[in-house]
Amino acid sequence: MGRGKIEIRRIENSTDRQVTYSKRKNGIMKKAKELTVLCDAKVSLIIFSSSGKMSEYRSPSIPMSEILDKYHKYSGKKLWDAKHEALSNEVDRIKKENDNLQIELRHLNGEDINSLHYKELATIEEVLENGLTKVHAKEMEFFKMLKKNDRMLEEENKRLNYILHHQQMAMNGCVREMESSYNHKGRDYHHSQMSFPFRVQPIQPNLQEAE
Amino acid sequence: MGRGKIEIRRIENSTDRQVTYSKRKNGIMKKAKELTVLCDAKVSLIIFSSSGKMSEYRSPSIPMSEILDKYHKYSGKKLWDAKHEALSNEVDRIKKENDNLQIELRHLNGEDINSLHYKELATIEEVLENGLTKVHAKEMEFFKMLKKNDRMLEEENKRLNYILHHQQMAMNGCVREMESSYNHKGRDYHHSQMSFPFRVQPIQPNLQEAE
DNA sequence: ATCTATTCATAAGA
DNA sequence: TTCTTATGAATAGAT
Repeated sequence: MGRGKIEIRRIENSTDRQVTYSKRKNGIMKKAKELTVLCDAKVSLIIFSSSGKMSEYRSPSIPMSEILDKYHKYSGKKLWDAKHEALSNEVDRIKKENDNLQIELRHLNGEDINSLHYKELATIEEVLENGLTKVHAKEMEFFKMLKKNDRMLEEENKRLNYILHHQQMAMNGCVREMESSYNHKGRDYHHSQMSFPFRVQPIQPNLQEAE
Repeated sequence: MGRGKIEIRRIENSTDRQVTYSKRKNGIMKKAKELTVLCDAKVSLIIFSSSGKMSEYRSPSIPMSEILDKYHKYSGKKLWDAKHEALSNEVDRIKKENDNLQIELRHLNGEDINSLHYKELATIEEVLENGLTKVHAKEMEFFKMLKKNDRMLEEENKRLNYILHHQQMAMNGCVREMESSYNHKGRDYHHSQMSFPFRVQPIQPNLQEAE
């Protein structure tokens, strides 16, 4: 298809070969585009020249990944390298482990135990009782801690009340004195009593963080 | 390049489209081969027809994986890594789920409960007690079944003993009769008594398979 | 499928 | 590379 016919064999002249490559590359790209449009086909065309330069045509709006997916399905060839397979296997493995854990959990919840042997039931019972014992022990600890804390707060309360009482007594005495000697100045008794700035920092140990 | 010029747009007639697809597919394949040979190029051509059928041309002695490697390098696109990443994410997801299950299990085993809040402890306790209740119920079922079976076996035993006893009585009477009338023939009393072929099939229901 | 009139692709030359 | 053009290849439409 040109000024002369050519044999289909490697073009030895490097320049000629490059020229022909360039022309034919364009030609085949065009063909690929036409095929895509005319026939509603999905085409992936990847060409590397002898010097290693890449050219690509891909039907619009189809990602390479999709082409590879389909290619994978059709050819049955594993393009997935070892990494992929390893990961895939790991997914399977963990999924299986997951299933086992779920079953174990269900058994501990008393579900799906109809098909179990007596020995298995006994094992589950033992685990449950053991767990319950430990949880109860922990709860008892909590309880004791709460009680202890309670006692401490109570004592602190008493102390504070005591101090408060004595302070008030002292204050009242003071105010009365002031009243009797400065009453003419119009100072308000109630105001004096109520505006006394008084704050107590309560003791509140954090129960959650206590070991 | 035919009897008439055609516009490069989707061929609406389905038959025409398929025919053209077939012809042009062969054409582009041929072009790909020629490019490979003439110009010493590496070509990968993958085509999916509108009906989804795949055709492929690949330059001889170049594996798809190599083409993809090169494609990967040149395009900088991560195809492959995208898949890899997806799998990787799934592994992570499942691992996390797994960890949660393991923690839950440990808690039910009464382990690692030091850092729990009181409410969480109470929840665990509830689950354990609930599980225990169900397991106990199941065990009780087993127990009842065993007991029932026991009773049945006992009664069967009684019946057999009764039959055995009467049979033996009858036999003894018979032997005595034989002794008195046929003693001269030298028949051995003991031999007669012991060689009576007697077997009882015991009742043994399969406890495991009972619902 | 096969045929064939046409159009298209391209080898060689510039 | 690009343009030109003679030539052979590809193929649209018919059979």
